[in-house]
Amino acid sequence: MNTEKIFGQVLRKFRTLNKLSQEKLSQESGLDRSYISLLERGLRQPSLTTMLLLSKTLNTTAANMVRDVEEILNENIKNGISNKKR
Amino acid sequence: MNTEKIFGQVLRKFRTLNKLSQEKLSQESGLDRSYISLLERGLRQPSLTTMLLLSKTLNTTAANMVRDVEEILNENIKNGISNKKR
DNA sequence: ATAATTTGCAGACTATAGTCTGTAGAATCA
DNA sequence: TGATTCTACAGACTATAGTCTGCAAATTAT
Repeated sequence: MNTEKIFGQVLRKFRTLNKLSQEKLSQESGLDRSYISLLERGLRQPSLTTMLLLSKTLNTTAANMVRDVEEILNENIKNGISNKKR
Repeated sequence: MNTEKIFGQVLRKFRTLNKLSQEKLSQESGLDRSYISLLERGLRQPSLTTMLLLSKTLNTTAANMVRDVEEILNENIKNGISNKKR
């Protein structure tokens, strides 16, 4: 399980929690919809400013999202998960 | 004061706190030394994985670094600082 | 003072972040 | 079941993250 995939699932979690479609999120954050899709599928990793933009419209902070990512990373290390298929 | 500059000063703060030269930091994090320099001077912004690499050798977390950045951003907004010269 | 370490900076390069447009399939709802 | 909304995905593109080399200036130590 790499960083991209983990960030993707964290992003999707926050987006669905806010009941936003990828389209809405892209409009309100100013990022491209296809790019949001790439992020959620773990095919891209975000820059710092991208996380700041996303967190703003997702009613959280970039630090919170990163903390979630690091928590999952640490759990995976602890449980020896290197590349979970799904 | 843009995000790049703020991250640069946060990075430098953590590096000096750890008494590391840019060279040492680059070696231990696996990033290029000239790139560390660009980051500290606010001429580049990092990706998520770059922050994860840096935070590891700086004995902190990426979430902590991002939180510092967001704190300074919010202070600047509160105090109406848009582009501090130095 | 001078030697050694550290940092700034430039140029040229490769890899990847992020955009734009469009289409097909899945999910949701009437 | 047909219309609507949402998401996956592809291709081609531009902008910028990150590397590599090398040198000059600044800092620090001796």
